[in-house]
Amino acid sequence: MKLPLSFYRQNDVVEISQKLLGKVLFTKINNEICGGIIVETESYGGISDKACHAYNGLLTERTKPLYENGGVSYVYFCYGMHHLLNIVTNKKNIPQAALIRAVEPIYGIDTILKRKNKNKIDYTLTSGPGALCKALGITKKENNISLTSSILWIEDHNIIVKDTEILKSPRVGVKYAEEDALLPWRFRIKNSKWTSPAK
DNA sequence: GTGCGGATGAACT
DNA sequence: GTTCATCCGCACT
Repeated sequence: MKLPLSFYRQNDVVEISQKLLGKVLFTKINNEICGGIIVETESYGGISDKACHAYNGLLTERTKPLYENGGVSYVYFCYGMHHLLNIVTNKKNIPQAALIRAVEPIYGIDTILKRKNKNKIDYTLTSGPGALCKALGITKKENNISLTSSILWIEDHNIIVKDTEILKSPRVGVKYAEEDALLPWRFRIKNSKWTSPAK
């Protein structure tokens, strides 16, 4: 079943990011359903987090979805060629989000392979925030969409991820964030082959 | 209007 | 480990 909006509207993005591990992310784009188990996330902690786009209360056309009530998507474009998917959490006007960094593909493999121009499964398909968006067909059209919609949603398949199976480490690619770059806010499922490489 | 750098991935050596 | 593809958003003027 789909996660209820109350799941996203809890007030601790770090806790939500860890609870998202083992949940199943689905997209229905061009009438093709794809899905995968979330195996890696990162937390972005709002106006006091220097790595967060909403640091210091920055509110622009791009960052608007972060300020929505939890349970919507925040998709943005980076490096001129990659889309990155975030799950907005917490209440309205509290801009916190969980970045989905990697999934294990389980549904719509044919569509994923077609989008990536591959003919067999390998670990590069969905390991990395840009890679998984391409695999699942996520673009800016999927920005600011409710996770209760029939385009983009997350289900609970009763996959249990114990706290001891969660690997915690500093976030990737945010060293400009000074002391906040050291926060252990990257969460991976230990022993999953589908997480992005350690750096 | 212009300039600059980024929450990256993939294909190289 | 290195390199490059390649462009939007933001902070200026």
